[in-house]
Amino acid sequence: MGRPRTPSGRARETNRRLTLEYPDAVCELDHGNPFELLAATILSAQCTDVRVNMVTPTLFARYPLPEDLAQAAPAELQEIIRSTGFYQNKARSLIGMANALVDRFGGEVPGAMEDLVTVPGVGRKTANVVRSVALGLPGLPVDTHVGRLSRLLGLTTEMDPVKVEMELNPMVPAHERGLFSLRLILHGRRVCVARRPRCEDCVLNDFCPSSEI
DNA sequence: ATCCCGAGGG
DNA sequence: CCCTCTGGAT
Repeated sequence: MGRPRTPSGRARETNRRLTLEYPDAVCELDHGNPFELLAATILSAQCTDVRVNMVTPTLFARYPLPEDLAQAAPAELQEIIRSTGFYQNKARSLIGMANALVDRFGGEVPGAMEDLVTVPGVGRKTANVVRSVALGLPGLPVDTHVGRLSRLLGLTTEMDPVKVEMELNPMVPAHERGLFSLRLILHGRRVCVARRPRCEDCVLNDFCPSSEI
């Protein structure tokens, strides 16, 4: 299946600044709306971006604001999000999340990690997506492809997501934290995949110790 | 068959 | 540490 491909982006590294340049990104959400991004990120667990994008228009038409989602009937919400998988957990998380925003954060998405992780359905990875993409704060969504990220960093035994975040964070230009996070996610999902890494599409071959090119 | 854009719970 | 929850992709 050797298919020659034109690399679809490039990478440069200057001092400690790393820039990933892929052509663009896929999430059709309004990234300036933290509530929508948070809900979509909860939905995205173990699920492709394409499928999340199929349900979000209906979801936000039905529940435009945290106040609306907080009062959703579980069965109706489950029906809307069913195709994203884990739909019972996700429906419970979404309703709990909305209630938390309304009850404890004035209907807004909090920016502090300590606050975010107290919100139902929000772990460190989801919190970092929201922080970087919606709020422009430091934060890297280090998920299950952390092992492959460790490969990129030249780390052999270090698989701790927090350590990886600490190593990568200073390399991300402040003005493109959100973009970097989205591209990092896409890179783990579409290029540096577990089984058969698509090194021919990867922009990091020049300094990836595991490059097959 | 196996892995995933996770998080909560035992 | 382990397990569960779901559907889809490979």
